Amino acid sequence: MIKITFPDKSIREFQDGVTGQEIAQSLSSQLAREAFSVSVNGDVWDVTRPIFSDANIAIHKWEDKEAKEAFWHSSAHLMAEALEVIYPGIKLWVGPAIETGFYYDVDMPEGKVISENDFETIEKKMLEIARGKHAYIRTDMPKAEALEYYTEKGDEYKMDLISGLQDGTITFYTQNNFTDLCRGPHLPDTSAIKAVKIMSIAGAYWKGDDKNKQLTRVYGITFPKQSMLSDYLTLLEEAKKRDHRKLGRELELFTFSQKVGAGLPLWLPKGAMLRERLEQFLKKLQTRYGYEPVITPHIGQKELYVTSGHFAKYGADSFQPINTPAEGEQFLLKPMNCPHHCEIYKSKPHSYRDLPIRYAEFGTVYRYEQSGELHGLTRVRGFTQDDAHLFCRPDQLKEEFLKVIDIVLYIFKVLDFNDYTSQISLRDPNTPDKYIGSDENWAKAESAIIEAATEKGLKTVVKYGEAAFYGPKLDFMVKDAIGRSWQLGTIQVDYNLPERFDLTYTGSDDQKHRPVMIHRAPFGSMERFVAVLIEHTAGKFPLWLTPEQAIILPISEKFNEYAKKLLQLLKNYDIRAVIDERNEKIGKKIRESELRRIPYMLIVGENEANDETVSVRKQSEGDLGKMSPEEFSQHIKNQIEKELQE
RNA sequence: GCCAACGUAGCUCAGGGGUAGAGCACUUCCUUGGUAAGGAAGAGGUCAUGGGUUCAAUUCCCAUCGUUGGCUCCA
Repeated sequence: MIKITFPDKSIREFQDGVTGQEIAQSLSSQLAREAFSVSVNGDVWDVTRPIFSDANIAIHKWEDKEAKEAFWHSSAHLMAEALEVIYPGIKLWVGPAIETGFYYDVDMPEGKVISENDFETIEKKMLEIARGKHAYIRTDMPKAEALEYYTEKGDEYKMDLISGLQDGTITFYTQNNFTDLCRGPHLPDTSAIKAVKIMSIAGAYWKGDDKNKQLTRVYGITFPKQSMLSDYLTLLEEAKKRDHRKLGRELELFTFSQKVGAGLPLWLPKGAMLRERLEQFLKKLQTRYGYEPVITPHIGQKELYVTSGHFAKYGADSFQPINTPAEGEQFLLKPMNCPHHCEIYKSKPHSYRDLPIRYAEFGTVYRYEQSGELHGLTRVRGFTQDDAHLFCRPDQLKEEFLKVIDIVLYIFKVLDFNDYTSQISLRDPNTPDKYIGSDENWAKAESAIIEAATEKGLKTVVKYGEAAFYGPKLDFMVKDAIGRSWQLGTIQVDYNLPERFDLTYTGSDDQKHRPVMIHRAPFGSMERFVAVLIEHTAGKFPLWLTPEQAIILPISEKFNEYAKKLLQLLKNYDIRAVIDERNEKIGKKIRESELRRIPYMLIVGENEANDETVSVRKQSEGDLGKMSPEEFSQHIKNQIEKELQE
C-alpha cells in the first residue's frame, strides 16, 4: 500500500501502482471522467500512469492550467496524425500546447502547402480520429532504438531532437496509427476532444533561427465541449471590436498614409488631443519628482551613435545615414535619445552635490523596423518615447530606481492597468558578444534591478537574453485585445554609456567619479501606450483624458441657439464639448454619440431651454436627469478628481 | 527580411475575361422630432501600382507597394 496526500492535506492509502484516474474514481466517477492530468509530487503525469510510492497529488480538471496543457498537447498529436493522413510524407518537428491551444511545426512534402481552405479537411479528420476513442499509450524506448525508428522513417527533425536527449528518459506516445516522441503528459484517450478549430497558419524558422529552413506552423484549438468553442470564437470576435486599429479609425484618433510611408503614424486632431493630455499628465508628475525638461534635435552626427555603440549594433538594419553637401559628413535620424542627453550632461562639470540629475524629453525617434513587424500603433518606424535619463551616484541608484517604479505603478493605477506583468530582462550568459561592458558592471546593474523589484514586492518573471545591449531592464508588459503581450514601461540600469561618453562628477574626495545612468520610459512610447489604452478601455477613455467630454444634442433645430449658448458656458467651465446641430432625430444623435464613446450627452429641447438646464445622459448608462450647467460642471469635476485620486 | 492570405466608393463588404454593386457615411430636399438608425433624391471608384497573356483584364499570370496572422528582430 502507498500513502496518497491530497491538496487538502488528507491522506488515504491505495494499492501500489494505482493510477490518478483510479484515485479520482474513488472520489467520484464524474471526477474520473473530467480528470485530464494529475500532479504527482509536483510533476504533471498522465492520469493512467501507475504510482508506486507515497505521493502528494492534485487531480487537474479542464479549469486547471495543467489539464488544458495535457488536453491541447494531446490535440497537437491528434492534429499531427490527421496531417500525416492528409499529407503523406510530411515531417514533424515539435507541437506544444500554448496559452490558447496548440501548434505543430511541420515540414510539408515537396510542392505542398496548407492554406485556409484546407482547415476544414483537417478539422474533420481530427474529429473522425478523436471519435475512435484511441488511448494515448506511453512507452519507454532506449535511445538507440528511438534513433533507429526515425532513421527508418527518414525524419531528420526527430532524430535531431533525440540526439539531444539523455538515454533512459526517452518516452513515446501512441494513439491510433500515430506515434510521437514526447515527454507527455497526455489524456487517457482521444474521445475527450469534442470540438476542433484550426486557427491559422504561419511560417516558423526551424529552431527559431532565421538562417534555418522555414517550417509550416499550424495553429489550432480544441475543447471538451462544442459550446466552449463557440464561446471562445465569440470572445475573439468581441476582442476584435476593441482592436486599436479599428477604434483608431472609427474614433478618428490616427491614420496611416502609404504616401507618407509604412509605420509612420499620423495623429488626427482627437488623437493628438488625447496624447497631449497624457503628456501633460506625465510632465506634471515628473516635475514633482524633480525631473528637468530638455529638448534635443531629431538627428545627430553618426559619430555620436558610434560612440554609444548603437551604430555598430543596429546601423546596418536602420534608416541609412543622411549625407550633406560637406564631404564625409553624415547624420542619423536619432534612434535613441540617450546620446543627446549624455552630451547635455557633459555641457558642464558636475559636483556630487548636483546629483541626481534627471533629464526628461518626449523624444521622437526613428527605427527601421522590419516590414513584417509593423503593426498599428504598437510597432512603428517613427515614435515618441516619454524618455528620461537619470544620472546618479552609485549610492543613489537604488533610491532613484525605486522612485521610477513608483511613477510607473502610479500611472498604471490611474489608468486602471491591473493586468500587467513585470519582467526582469537580463543578459543571456551564453551570448556575451551581444552586450557591451564589463561583467562586473553587469553584475552590479542586474543585482540593483533585482533588489529594487524585490523591495517593491513586484511579482516578476526573469527572462534571460532580453536585456538591452548596454544594460539590464525592468519591463512592464501589458496584453492587447488579441492576447499579445507588449512592453510598455521600461527602466534600465546602465554603467556602460557613462563610460563610453566619459561622463564624470567630482566627488567629496575631489576625485573624478563615474555616474550611473537610469534610462526610463513609463509609457514606453506614446504610440504603443495609446494603442494599449484604446484596447484596454475599448475607446471609453477616462473623463480627464477623452478628447470630447460632452456632446450637446438639441431635440430639433429650433434649440440650436440655446445649444450654442450652452456650449460657450461649458467652455468657460473648461469642459470639452461639441454640438450635434444636424437635422436629425434625437434617437439617431444619441446612437451616434454612444458609438463615438462621448461620456456625456446633454439633451436640450423646449423644457431645458425654458428653465436653462440640460438633461444629462451618460454613455452606456442612460438618463441621469435634469441639471443646471453649474451642477453638470461640478459633476464632471468630481468625476475627474475621483479618476486622478492617488 | 521570411511563410501564408488579402488589397473593389470615406467605412464594412458582394461580384466577376466584355470598361462595376449594396449598406452605412457624404450632399440636397421633405420632415422639427424627447433618450440607440424618419423619408426621398443625388454625388462618389484608373477595382493598390507597374508589366505580361488576350480581340478585350478590375477579373488570369508576374513583379512592386501596402495590409493581416505568425516567425526572426525589437536600442
